[in-house]
Amino acid sequence: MTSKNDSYHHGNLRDSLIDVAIEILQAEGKSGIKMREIGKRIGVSQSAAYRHFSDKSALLAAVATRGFDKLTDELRTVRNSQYSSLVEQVEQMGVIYIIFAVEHAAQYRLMYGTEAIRSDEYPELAQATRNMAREYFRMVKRCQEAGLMKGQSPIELLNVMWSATHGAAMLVIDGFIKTDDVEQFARNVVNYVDTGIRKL
Amino acid sequence: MTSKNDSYHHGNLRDSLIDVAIEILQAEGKSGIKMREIGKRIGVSQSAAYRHFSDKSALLAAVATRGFDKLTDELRTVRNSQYSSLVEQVEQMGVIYIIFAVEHAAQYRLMYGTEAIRSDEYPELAQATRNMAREYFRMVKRCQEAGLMKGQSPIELLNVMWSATHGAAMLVIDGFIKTDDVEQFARNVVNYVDTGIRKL
DNA sequence: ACCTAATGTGAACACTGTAAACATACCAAT
DNA sequence: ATTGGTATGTTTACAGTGTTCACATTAGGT
Repeated sequence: MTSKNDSYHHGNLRDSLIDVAIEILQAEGKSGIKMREIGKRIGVSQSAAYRHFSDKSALLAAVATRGFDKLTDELRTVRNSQYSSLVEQVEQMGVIYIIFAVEHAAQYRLMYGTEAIRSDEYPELAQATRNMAREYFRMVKRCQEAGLMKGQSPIELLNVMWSATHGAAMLVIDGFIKTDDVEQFARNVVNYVDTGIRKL
Repeated sequence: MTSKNDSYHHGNLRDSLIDVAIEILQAEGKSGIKMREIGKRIGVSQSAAYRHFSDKSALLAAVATRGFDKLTDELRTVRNSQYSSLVEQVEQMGVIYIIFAVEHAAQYRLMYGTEAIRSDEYPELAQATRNMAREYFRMVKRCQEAGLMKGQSPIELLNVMWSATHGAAMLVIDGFIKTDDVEQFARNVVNYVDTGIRKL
């Protein structure tokens, strides 16, 4: 990865910038991401990045976008894999969501760290976010249409599931909730919440 | 507030620093908090703050601590006010939690923004966090002891409620979930979750 | 082969956190 | 009341970081 001819032009700098930013993010957290450092690692000047991103924020937005895309992929695997029941599928989706967040803690935090980013300024990020939410949404909607769940609108139920999984993820990531078995914890939370929104 | 003799010594600088930081936080968000700006507003030099806080982080930790203390107070009001049923009390607590977060959005974000702060370095912050969680915890525990709720340990249930309310708060604060009636939204989320953890 | 736009460089600027040396005022002990 | 020590505040300066600007190099179409 991060292919580098030693020619004057890099060839694929934009992607490399994002790659390296993610690397640093996972290794050192957001505070480790510095324009100079990124440039140095790629072997390019500190200001080269500004040919591809107007801002550091714009670069971070791209990193967040990547994150949402990846998360969307992971959620999709649940929809495709035929789990036994719809309800099991929703729960599995919630579990996968939390596990993803914990395994990509710094990036996940960045994805939801809107203070620095402001998604309205970054349409691609907004789109990636919507795609992710939609994946989650479809799952809930299918359950509701199958008569398995309460509520008027599926959005209402989505919000409940999303809140619970996002909250659980954040609290674990930031050390407010400690657990040595994330999957078990996730399964537990998701199951309780699911019970709350399901018709019994 | 922020009493200021124009004598050389301020008299209550430490508290003033925190006050002003919170003011800025609410008006402009975290990025508006700058040591120079805080000093300027109080009428003191940029480095005066370093007599009271080792770091900018330490100041932010104090701001977060204040936040948790205030939130704890709000949660306590629920315990004292005699709501009709225990279950209604838990739900009310969740609603208040979310409303507090939304009304103090920037500060709430800071409270949970561990990346910058790292609570192990700030025992007072850690204590304030524990106090808040304990308030929440007691409520759930009382319900469980009254035979109203499922689960082995009340901690398990606390984590579910906490995850859901924290998640809901964050998603609203950061604009991922849009609603024009926060209280209604909060009540809805809390109710679903509560249903999930309750014996019916 | 040439021209233009895209891409990368180097130096410099502004902003911000922070340290160091110095100044002032409060307080306790005499 | 005097005085010395400590807490508190100031000034100056430095270092790190994002960003801009003028310039250099190259890719790619004509």
